[in-house]
Amino acid sequence: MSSPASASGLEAAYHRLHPKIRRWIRDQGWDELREIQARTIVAVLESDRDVLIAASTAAGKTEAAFLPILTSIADRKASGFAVLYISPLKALINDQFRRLEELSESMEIPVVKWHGDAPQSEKKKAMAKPDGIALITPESIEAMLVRRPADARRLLSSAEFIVIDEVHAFLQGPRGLHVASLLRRIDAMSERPARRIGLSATIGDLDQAAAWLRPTDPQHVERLKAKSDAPELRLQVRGYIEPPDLDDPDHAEGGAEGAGDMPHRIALDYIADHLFEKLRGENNLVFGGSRRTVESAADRLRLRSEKSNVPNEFYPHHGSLSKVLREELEERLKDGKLPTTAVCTSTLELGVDIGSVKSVAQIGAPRSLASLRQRLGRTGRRRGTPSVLRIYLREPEITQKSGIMDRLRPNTIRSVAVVQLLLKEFVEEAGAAPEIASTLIHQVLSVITERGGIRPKPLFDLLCGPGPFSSVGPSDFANLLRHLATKEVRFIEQAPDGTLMLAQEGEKTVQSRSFFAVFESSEEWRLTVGGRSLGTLPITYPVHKDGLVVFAGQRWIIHDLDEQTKTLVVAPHPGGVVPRFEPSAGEPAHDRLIAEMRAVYLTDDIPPYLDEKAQELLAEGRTTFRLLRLDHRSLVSEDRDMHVFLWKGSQVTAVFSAALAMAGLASGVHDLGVSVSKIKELELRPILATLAQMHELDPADVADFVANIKVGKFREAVPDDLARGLWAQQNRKAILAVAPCAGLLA
DNA sequence: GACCTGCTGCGGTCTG
Repeated sequence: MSSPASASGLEAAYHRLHPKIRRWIRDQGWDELREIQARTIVAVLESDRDVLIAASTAAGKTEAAFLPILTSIADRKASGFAVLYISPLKALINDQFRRLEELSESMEIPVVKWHGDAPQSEKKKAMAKPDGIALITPESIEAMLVRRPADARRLLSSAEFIVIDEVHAFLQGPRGLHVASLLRRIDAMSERPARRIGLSATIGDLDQAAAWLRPTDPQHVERLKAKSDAPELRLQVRGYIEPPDLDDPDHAEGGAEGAGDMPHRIALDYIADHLFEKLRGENNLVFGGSRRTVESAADRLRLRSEKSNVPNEFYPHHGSLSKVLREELEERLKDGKLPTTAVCTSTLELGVDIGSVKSVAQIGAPRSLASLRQRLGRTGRRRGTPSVLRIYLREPEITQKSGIMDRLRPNTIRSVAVVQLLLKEFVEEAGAAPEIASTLIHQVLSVITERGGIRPKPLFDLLCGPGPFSSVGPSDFANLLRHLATKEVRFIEQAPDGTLMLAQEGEKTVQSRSFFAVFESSEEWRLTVGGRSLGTLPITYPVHKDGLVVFAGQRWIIHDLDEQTKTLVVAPHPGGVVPRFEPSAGEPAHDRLIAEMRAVYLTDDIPPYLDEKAQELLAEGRTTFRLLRLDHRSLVSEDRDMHVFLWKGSQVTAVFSAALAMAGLASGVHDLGVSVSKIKELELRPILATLAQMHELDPADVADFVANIKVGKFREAVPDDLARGLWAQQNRKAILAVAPCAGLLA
């Protein structure tokens, strides 16, 4: 293969492209192709392999894929879509449509947006004369298969390329299982399976992504990883102390009407002061971690603008806000005429186009390198400008009553550990999705509907071959089908000739509009003001007439509520409390992150990016670590509890806690290990010694002690033994780690 | 269990 890294390689790649595309490139004023684009062109046009492209957000991945693909399909005559582009977000489809529109028009290749909000007329047109490129969501593919199976075959089965954007978003979670299953089903209806082109952000494990992209032949996937072009990083970690006995670190600031008595200031007030001072005048993103923190911080920032008599430029952005409000803010960011800071959850993490921002701030210590990198990718995108990151920590004030978990300052230590790993360019691999059984049930219902009935054997072969459900064997599958046919579930029934068909409940489930997605959505209140929708609140949120609420960065009073339509009519009001959205816990931490935290405790160096307070917090954490002699001790008693320091990631820690439950001990988990209540060291040691002997620990036995083992949209239809069996398989390594871990402790 | 993501087809009304 040629080496396209050289100038002549770039040139050679360019000349492989269709003349009309070369012209389009000249018209764009590009002086040359990016290296990753040249390599992709060669890979797509000079082989028949699947291709995985891993590169940062602004590297031009879309063009890298589509320039050679359009070249390849330029003279195609067959009917049906030539290219399927699958995206996790409608907004991304709209962005890509704009980027591809002009290019494909010059090639006379049609492009159609195919998602729930796309115009019906365009879809109808494409249905009549399917050709070119379809930009589609997984759920719209599902809908097509279930509602119009004949059309689905006609439109999808002759595709030559399937491009999957944001592959990293599909490596984790049930939606990834869903897409992988849809890919299998599309292949099964095709005479010649389409080549798969995966586009991904920088990911930790390319082999894992290749296995997801082509489970039948991961070795054959060509992996193209862009050379790191990370800009200079300017970074600060700032520490803040919460007042003692604070029960709500996200409470709304004492409102405008409360003037006179100075409200008790909490950490978020000081953080807002700093954000207000540093971010005004530029575009920025502030990641709050939860919708509640986002609303509370946005509220504070707006009040500061009002008090200073300057126009507000801080606005909240999260999944409960109405689409209109969110799009207005995205547009304002992209437009760049007015300085704008979005205070957001993870909504602005994926690739929706908002232009480059001056800085990124994060409230709370990060837990995942993958997501921190993705966030950081939003800044420093213009050549020569640095990435700017500020991390704001909140730690409790230490009093007489404080426990050792507070004194160890784990948030501060974790922040330092995350930054160290960021500088080492570590990214964690994706964790396995526990929703296998639930998602398989979804696909069973879908295939039966698509085919108008199918026998068990071909159904098994279609769904459970190499791919998302390969861990389900023939007997597990038979058991699952039998369970779905019981009168408690009534999803399916079997005709005398063996054909599986939908039963009463299955019929009802598939008919519903909410069937197409494999994830759930809970019922919600809709907030409206003057007929305009602001967004939604969870139905569990207690509301009453004249109640006050902070939402969408402003304060409201509830004028009226309609139980039938689940609508709250609100009006502006100076008071308000921040609604609680969901209870909190946190995303899982990787083994390596926790190991790095231990390394931070063990060393003495003080990173220069810590402010004075954060340095103090780091020193406090290290002092506590040394006082407890945690460098060579793992069991620490406190009051009537025992802390067991495991120094492993969330998965191993959770499994260890289940193993303790098996031994009759209730324990709580945290970043550094587990805490067992009401036990003495003398009682705990023999139990750990017993666990240390259990080298043949039966995973299924441990599984019996795991709470909420059935997960996913169809968890209630999952048979017990299948749930336990799959859990045991997915946690095998962590279970094997229990005995050696216990051995070190005992 | 932090956060996020998605959605048919029909029948009705309105507009040019």
